[in-house]
Amino acid sequence: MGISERRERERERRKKEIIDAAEKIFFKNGFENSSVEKVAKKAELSKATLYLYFKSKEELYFAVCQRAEGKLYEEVDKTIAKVDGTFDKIKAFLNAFVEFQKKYPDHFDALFYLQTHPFSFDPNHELVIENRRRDQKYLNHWIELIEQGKKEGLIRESLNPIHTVLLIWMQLSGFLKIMSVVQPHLEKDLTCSKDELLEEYYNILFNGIRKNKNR
Amino acid sequence: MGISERRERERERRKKEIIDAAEKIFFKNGFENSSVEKVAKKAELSKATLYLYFKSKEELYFAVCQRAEGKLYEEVDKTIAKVDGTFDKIKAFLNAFVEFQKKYPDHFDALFYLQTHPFSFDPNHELVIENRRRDQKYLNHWIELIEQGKKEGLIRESLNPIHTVLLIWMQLSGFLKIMSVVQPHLEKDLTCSKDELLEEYYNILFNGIRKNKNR
DNA sequence: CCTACTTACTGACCAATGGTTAGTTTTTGG
DNA sequence: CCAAAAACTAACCATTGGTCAGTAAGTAGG
Repeated sequence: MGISERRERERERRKKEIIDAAEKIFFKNGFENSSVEKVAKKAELSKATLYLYFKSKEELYFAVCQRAEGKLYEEVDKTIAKVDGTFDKIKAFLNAFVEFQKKYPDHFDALFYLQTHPFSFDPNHELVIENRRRDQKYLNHWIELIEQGKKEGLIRESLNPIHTVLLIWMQLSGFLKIMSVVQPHLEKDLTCSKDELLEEYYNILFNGIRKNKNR
Repeated sequence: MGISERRERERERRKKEIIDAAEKIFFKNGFENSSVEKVAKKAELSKATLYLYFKSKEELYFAVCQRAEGKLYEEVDKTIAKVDGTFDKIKAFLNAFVEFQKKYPDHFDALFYLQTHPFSFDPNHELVIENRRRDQKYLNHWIELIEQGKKEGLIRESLNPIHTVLLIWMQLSGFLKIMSVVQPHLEKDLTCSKDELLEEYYNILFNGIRKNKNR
């Protein structure tokens, strides 16, 4: 049956078009200040039609975020590939994260919003499972990197790779997000730039995980 | 004029009653899922009356958060007071932060929400100015502590006290918030507890800022 | 006690929201 | 050509943040 396949393709295309529209609306106004109606207008559909493709505003948002996360991973991979050496790769990972926020602040904010707001998703939902699998895959990738660093004697033995990776992810996300909000005020009142803070962050972190070569 | 003073007192009392009601509603449902109408109901007033005391939902939320921040600072002061020694005081500061979230998760969430959502407040508003002054006071307090640590040879010379304090605050906030959201999933899928992660955090941080005593 | 004024308060309203439903139009398969 | 199915929508619903005209209860001066 070629027809039902074509229908399925068209349905996917429509879905993609809706996500395209949703991206623009959500990225511009954030989740709370975006309306399904506006997304529908942008997609040149009625609101009711959107609800045939996504069963809630939250689910639509999730789809947008999933795409954004793909972009993040892509960015990270690209940056990592340019670099050799375990420690440099870890540094590149942090850099990629920072650069991602700089290049796509809206994507970053969307991901952070999703992360810090306990949306009530069905944990068995197709998209949620797929997302979890992808996250797990990336996490393992990073854990191996830390393990490698330990083997090479670059990183303190006492560190647990999983803990370390999770920690860096949460820390850095929080730092970047809060920084993006307070940056203007910080630069004015405390003459303290983001780059200076980032440098201090790197300093402390790398000093904290690096093995002290009996120095 | 005793009468106008009494009126002023009554007005302040009413305002406090409204904040009391708002606390309950906001803490239970968060900012977005709370309605001014519900707060009004809880305060046994009409919605229109609330708007005589607070000119927007955001301003009302800010008042609630300001009170929560007072509670946080109180908690921190109390914990610090019990401890001697610069390094132990810094540890106690982190502990107090962690304990605050554990004891008052709703207060913590409210403060984090305020911090990470760029509400458009009038920077000249009475409450905003008062808040800024208080924050500044506390910041200076912590900066002095770090300076002291440097003088005593406990903390690396190269660290900038302002940067370090701001960094710890942003890092830790982000970590605690994200942790609170992902905790259930983390414990189930990665058998990784909050306390373990916290320990790793302390490890890395203190290793990162402590002076290496030519070891 | 009476009148003019201020203050505290409210019901009714507005436009916009997320979500639903009943129904219409278009496409498909026989 | 026709019936079933799929895509789509207008109209509706309850709730939202915020406003406004108007009421009721003091207060001040005479």
